[in-house]
Amino acid sequence: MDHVRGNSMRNGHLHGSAALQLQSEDQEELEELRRGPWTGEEDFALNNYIVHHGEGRWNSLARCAGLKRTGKSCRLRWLNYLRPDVRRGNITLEEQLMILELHSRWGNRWSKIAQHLPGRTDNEIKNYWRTRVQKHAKQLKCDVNSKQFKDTMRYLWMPRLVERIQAAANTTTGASSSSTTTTNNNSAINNMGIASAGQVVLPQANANGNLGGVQINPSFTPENSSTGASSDSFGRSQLSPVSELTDCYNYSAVNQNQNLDYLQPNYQQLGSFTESLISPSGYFNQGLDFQPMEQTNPWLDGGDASDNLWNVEDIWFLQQQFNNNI
DNA sequence: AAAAGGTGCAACCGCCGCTTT
DNA sequence: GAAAGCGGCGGTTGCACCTTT
Repeated sequence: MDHVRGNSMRNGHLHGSAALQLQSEDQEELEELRRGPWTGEEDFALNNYIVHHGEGRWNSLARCAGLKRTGKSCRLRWLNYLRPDVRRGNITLEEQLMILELHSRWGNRWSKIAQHLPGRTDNEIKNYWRTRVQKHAKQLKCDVNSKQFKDTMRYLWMPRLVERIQAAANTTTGASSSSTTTTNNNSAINNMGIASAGQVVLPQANANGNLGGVQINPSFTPENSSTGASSDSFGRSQLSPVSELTDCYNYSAVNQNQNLDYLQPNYQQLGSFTESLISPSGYFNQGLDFQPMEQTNPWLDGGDASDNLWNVEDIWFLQQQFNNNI
């Protein structure tokens, strides 16, 4: 019955008393609409309907499923919660790295970023950014969109994530004697996290450097193809690490059917990139001396993967850097 | 033990662009 | 071509839970 009335109400060309009556009914229906947290019964009804009828027009779906919810609300509930392939739980290190990298490229394009993190929703990524990343910016007393903070992400946070991913991979391979023989300790990085459950899964390159029809072009990046090297807020110039990182991804799609936005990792370069990040002669020693901090507070301090990337001395050090550059 | 403050997350809101009528 | 409907997106809010005082 509701859907019949709903169809009538969508007729916007009625006049006179009939229109007034429908407006009144419309108001009643609006008032009947449920809001707030979903109940188990509602979840069941929505899930059951979609299982049998598939997704469709959400407004009519809501009515046909007997839900007193807006179509938008149903869509959101399905996409962010009920969908069978939706993944919940902690954002992995690999996913964090991916989010930072993609956000540095696209900004707050959450849905676009989410497309590259299977099972993660734009809402979840947005929440992660707002709660975790912006919290760190707040700790540093700088704007999350400021160049200083972006440089901090590039030069400290992301390399640290890479290092921790690598350390975790080494621990895993070391602990598992039955695992496949691995000659490259960076295998987890090279594969962008295929070593354990719940991580970013990207296509692997074959021996010829092909990624499912996409030819790897080690030298091409958006950075080196358009803009030149620039100095960062730490006063260093050239060879931006983010370029090194983004060198790990290839945008050059030979096949025109390829989605050009899709990040294609160049695993060989990613491996060498991570090598340089943790090497004593590697990135951290190129113009910035992080040794004192590392001696007293090793990067790998264990604990929760998401929040221990920073500590008091990091923040103090970074604030000094920021002050020197103001 | 209780109050206050902080955090994380689910859900809503408003805008925009595309499609349908 | 105009108006209405609809879906998608990013921003924001409300609340439950956790931690600190």
